[in-house]
Amino acid sequence: MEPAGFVPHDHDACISDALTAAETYCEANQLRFTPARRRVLEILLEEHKALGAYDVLDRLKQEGRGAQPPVAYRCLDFLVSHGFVHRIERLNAFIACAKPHDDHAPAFLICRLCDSVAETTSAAPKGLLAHAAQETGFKIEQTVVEAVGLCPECQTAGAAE
Amino acid sequence: MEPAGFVPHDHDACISDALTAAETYCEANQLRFTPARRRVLEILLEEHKALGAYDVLDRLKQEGRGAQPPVAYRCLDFLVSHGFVHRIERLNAFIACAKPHDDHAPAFLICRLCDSVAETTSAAPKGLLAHAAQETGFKIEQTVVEAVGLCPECQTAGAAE
DNA sequence: GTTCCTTTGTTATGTTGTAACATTGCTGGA
DNA sequence: TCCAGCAATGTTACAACATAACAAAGGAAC
Repeated sequence: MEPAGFVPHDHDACISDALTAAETYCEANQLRFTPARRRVLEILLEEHKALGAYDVLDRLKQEGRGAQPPVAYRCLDFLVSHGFVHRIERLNAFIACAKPHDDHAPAFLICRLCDSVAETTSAAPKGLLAHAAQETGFKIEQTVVEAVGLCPECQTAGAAE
Repeated sequence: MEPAGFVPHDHDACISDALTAAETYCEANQLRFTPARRRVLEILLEEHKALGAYDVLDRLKQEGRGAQPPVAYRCLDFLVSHGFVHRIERLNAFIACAKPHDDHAPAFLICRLCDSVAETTSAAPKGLLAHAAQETGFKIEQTVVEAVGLCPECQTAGAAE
């Protein structure tokens, strides 16, 4: 899989596709894709980068919605738990999933200078880690794989460390 | 490598070995293994589990040291940056390294019920992820690999969910 | 149309992390 | 020995991230 995020693409289409996919999935699974949830997903898709919960919250406030922290967190929790959005632990931030329901073990490439994030796929559920887990009887339910480093732009921009 | 953490071991020896190793490494590299830094490492080794920065801070306070948050964070930053301690992103917590300077890409198995953490090794720097990074020109400096699931005890204890 | 459950609104507070600056203390050179 | 410079520590204040708890509103099912 090619990592999304450092490559150009048709962004309007990517937004509407993702929204449609989410809508469809929710209908099929009796989940309520409410306006607030939809709007939060849209915001993340529009920005196309990792946003903190309070960044999302600020956007909601600008739009005149009542918006206390739990509003944003609840929407984000919903979106994360159904795979429309991923949480980036390293940044305490959230990003729209680049491949919703393309059943995957997501992994992220995080630039430590500009905080850009690209989504890709890891082999974590099958590799050394899974083997070690099996040996001790640990049951893996989810893996967090985040690589920190320098994106192409920041490598060239600042040859600086 | 066998994951440490869910297996019994000689804990006193493990503490003193780790302290000695840190001391030796610091001498060899002109780093100052000050009393505060040493004490924080000892605390993490004694507890032998992931502690939040404020848990460490509480321990320091009990011992009568002046202890505002930056004191704990500074020691932890030092220990993390030299590989004596790892940060567990998923828990916003810190744990003493089980294999200091056994040059490794650490990975962690985190129980979502009891928060126990076992350290093991991942293949992250060589697998799918590294390949994807190379394709886009992303330069990986560090990888965070954390598996969330159920430890052996919690699987048997609660057959629950 | 009433009951039940999910979602939303709101207040308040808890937890994690850092900026900024004063002070101390070590180290190396005149 | 003294003092210049840098590393480490002490302290205040605050910023950023997250959730508990409860009230109110909205939809679905009988």
